Amino acid sequence: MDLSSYHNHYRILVAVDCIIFGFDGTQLKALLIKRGFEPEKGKWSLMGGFVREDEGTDEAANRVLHQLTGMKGIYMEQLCAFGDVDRDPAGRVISIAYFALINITDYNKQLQLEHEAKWFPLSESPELIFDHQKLLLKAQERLREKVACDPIGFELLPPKFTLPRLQSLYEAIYEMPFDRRNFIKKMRSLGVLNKLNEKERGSSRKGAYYYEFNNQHYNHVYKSIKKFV
Amino acid sequence: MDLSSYHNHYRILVAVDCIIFGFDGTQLKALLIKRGFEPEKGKWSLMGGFVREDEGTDEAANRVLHQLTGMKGIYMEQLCAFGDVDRDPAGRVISIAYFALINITDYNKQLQLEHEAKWFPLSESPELIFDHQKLLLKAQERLREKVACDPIGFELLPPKFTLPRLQSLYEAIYEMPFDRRNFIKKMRSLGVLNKLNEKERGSSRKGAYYYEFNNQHYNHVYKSIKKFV
DNA sequence: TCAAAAGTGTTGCATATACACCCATGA
DNA sequence: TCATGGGTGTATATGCAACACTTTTGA
Repeated sequence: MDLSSYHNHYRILVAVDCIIFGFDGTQLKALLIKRGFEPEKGKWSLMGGFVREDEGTDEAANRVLHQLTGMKGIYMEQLCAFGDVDRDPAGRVISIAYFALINITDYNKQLQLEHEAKWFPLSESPELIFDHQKLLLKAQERLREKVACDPIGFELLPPKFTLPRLQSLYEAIYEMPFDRRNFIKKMRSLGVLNKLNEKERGSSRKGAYYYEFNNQHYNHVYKSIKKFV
Repeated sequence: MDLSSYHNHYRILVAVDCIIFGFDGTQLKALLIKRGFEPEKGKWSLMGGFVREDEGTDEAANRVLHQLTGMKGIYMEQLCAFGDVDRDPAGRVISIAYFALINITDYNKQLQLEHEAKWFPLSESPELIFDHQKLLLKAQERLREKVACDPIGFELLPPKFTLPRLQSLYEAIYEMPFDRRNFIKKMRSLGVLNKLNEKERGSSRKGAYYYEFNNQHYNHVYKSIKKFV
């Protein structure tokens, strides 16, 4: 292994920061933590950590997510790298941002307490350290783009969900109302819904059927090559 | 400046690698170099360089692009970060990939010689070092997505171009033929074409009018929020 | 006069949008 | 019985895809 041409170069701290999205049935939220170390200790922040010698950046992001939520096998995607010189006033740190979609009811409350983590509706997020506000906004934007092409919204729901819940989720993501009939029509055309023979009780008089997500017969037409003409 | 909580962490070499696209009138090409240092010296590679202490990653990418082409103010966009542990066998290096669109007739030939750079049609690219093939493919994919939503293809053309040339470009990007009439119709609807009172002579009997790109009245309807329903 | 590329419109089809009524149930 | 939310279909408009002939001019 020849490092001769490398070893004179400047090395940089590389962090991963996770934008963790959840949906409580009404609002789209992000999980933020109170930073436990200097600088900016005690301020609100995305969950992050430094990339270690023996792990890839994807692994690092998964580790960080696991540290906070106790969850594995979560939908996660790289957003992009943020590498401005002065983004962290305490030193040169490049951050690689990831966003994750989790079922909000499904994570470890104990870990949440330890990290002083809290779910914030996106419209009411507190002031964040460094450029984390920028990362959060960019993640939200990317989520919208992504959800328009791929059926990934389901990652934010429990395994069984109703159509009204599903619609609320999409309305929360896009911050706009959709027509019920058109929404369902489009959703069904994707071919990813399994209707169950069971109704949700309590939330309404009539009760809404449960569905589950099934990407076995996902209609890839929708995913297929975005072309110009 | 308190570095106390940072200084024990592992620091990593961060490189930027540029996927430089050009269009010669027929084919979409990428500018590749013969690597001038170990490891893998003499093999084909993307143009890259290490991020320095005093520069952001965007700046680094622009510097690297300038080193090879002599060009500034070029369209460039971050692709994503590649951070697998073993992507570079000679050491831990994280690469942040950028792609650039340049007017192929417009760069410094002298620098090209010094770097032993060569334009390769994407379908005939040589074996590349490390994971550079992956970066190149991903850049091509991203270019297609991007071109479908934003009028950035013009960055690959000279200031004056004809409609047939423009169509050839899009056909090269998507590797499929388009219908002339539909293509022009769509292109005009973007509102970014200025017809000039001058014809290109020589390439055909009839001659084709020159156009120039003008995003003053770009119809942002096309860019506007991709929503689900 | 002919060959080769440039330029231009219309029609059918598919998809998206807009919209209103009935159903089931618990209180 | 009524108030609340759940469920469904149709008619219109819009955008997309398919398609063929005329024009210009250099050889």
